[in-house]
Amino acid sequence: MLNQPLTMSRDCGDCPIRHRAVCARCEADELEKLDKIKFYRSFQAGQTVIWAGDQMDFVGSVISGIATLTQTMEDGRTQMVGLLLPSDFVGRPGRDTASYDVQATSDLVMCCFRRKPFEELMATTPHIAQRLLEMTLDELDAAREWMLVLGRKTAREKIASLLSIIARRDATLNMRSGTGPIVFDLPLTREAMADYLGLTLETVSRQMSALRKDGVIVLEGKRHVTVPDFDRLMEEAGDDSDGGMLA
Amino acid sequence: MLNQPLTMSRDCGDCPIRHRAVCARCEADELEKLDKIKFYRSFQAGQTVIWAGDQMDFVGSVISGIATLTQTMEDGRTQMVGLLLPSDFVGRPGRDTASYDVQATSDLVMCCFRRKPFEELMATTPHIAQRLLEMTLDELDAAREWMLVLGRKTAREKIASLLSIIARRDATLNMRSGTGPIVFDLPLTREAMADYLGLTLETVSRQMSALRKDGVIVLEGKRHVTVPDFDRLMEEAGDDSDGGMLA
DNA sequence: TGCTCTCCTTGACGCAGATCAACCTCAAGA
DNA sequence: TCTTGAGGTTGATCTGCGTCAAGGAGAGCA
Repeated sequence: MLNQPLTMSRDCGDCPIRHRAVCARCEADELEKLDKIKFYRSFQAGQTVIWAGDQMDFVGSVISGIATLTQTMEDGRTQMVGLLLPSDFVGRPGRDTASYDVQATSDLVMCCFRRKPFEELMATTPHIAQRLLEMTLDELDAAREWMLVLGRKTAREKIASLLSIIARRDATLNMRSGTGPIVFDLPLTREAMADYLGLTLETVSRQMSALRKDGVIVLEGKRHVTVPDFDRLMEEAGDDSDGGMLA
Repeated sequence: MLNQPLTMSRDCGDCPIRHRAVCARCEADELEKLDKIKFYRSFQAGQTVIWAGDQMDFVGSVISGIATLTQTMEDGRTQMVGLLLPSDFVGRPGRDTASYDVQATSDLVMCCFRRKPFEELMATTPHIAQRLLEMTLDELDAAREWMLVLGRKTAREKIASLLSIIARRDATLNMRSGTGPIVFDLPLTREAMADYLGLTLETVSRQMSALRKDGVIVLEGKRHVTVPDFDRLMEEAGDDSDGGMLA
């Protein structure tokens, strides 16, 4: 039973997200300073990284695994407001409490920095602030894209949108390309998908079945997805010919 | 018939958004540099500032009036993804085409900077980049707040949420406070409200009537709103006891 | 005084997706 | 081998909001 986060230590040179995370622009000397205040934390699938409202004395990057950002109303309705993949940044410099619940959806490893030293470093290291601005702007674009999905798309379009985003991100991370069939594992339960899309899990399940029946996707088990024709999926998502910007 | 934007010139010292906009942190000498590349543009209510996909060779701040950011699907469904009030920033450094349609909802005055010089200035003036990061993080929070509204709230709650946000922003801008009744003018048509909330204009109209009938708001004409009890409105919005962070 | 246009309201009806409920699958544990 | 529980599927029914349609209110104009 491993309920407490692990800590460990690694070299930034080997880091799989070295060129995409908040430290991407840093020079060797800057990296060294970051290295001094960094520490790793691991979480098991299902664990909560932090609760909304809790004191948050660190910020950090996702190294591997997937985490979610969710908001909850008093009566229990929940909406996911962010999906954190490797290289994504967690936390807000200048704010000392978490705004959202952060949960590990899969096993998760994060590279964390104590907040105060990180803020001081940011003030003296433009490369960090620059990169953070860029990443935040990307996230804002993604959030706005998602507002269109939540506000105006049908259940079927929502599912197709989510699948195409995951497929695309997966392809980017793994540097795959080409026009062959796309294969990936869903990193989310049906319930988490529902929370992301503003639907119920029953509707998610039904629409997944419908897309399977219509040949838009092939399902092996509940999570393993093959997309034989990505353009078809994009059509189903309601946005053809849209390059689709992603973080 | 005034279809072309006006240009004019003013002094930053008199600027009503001097302490809230992207230039808020600038020192006198930095302000001077900004002053050299700034120009004002005016738009009439209903005019389009820029279309998504168009070349965008400027960025800028809203000085007075209200603008909207909207996304449109091929079949015409539209979703508003941002509401720009005085001091809000328009445009994205590093990107040369507009991502969204920007429209003037009321008569609008903007303080614009040519994009290239602004980007150069940003690289050498940390105060600008810092403030922009802060503003972008605030906008990201607002967007995520809105995702909860779009994904999980009922039509009545959506309307109440929008009203409470406008009421609060208005109170902030005009430095009003206290616990008396709140009075303001809706800056949006029913259709714009619908586009913001992911509803139809008929549903917006019905829910406005329902809130009026239930005494949550008092309407004079179609736009002039009085909120006798702000806590009641917050309850209707589904978020009591929530401080509600705003840009 | 009436025309026209924009914005808004209200009613009748239908449907997409929520709700309620039953059951399936699979893996872990005893 | 059976139990237990998490995650998922599917069916029946209900309902909130969309759709379609008619008409009101007010401003600008002739």
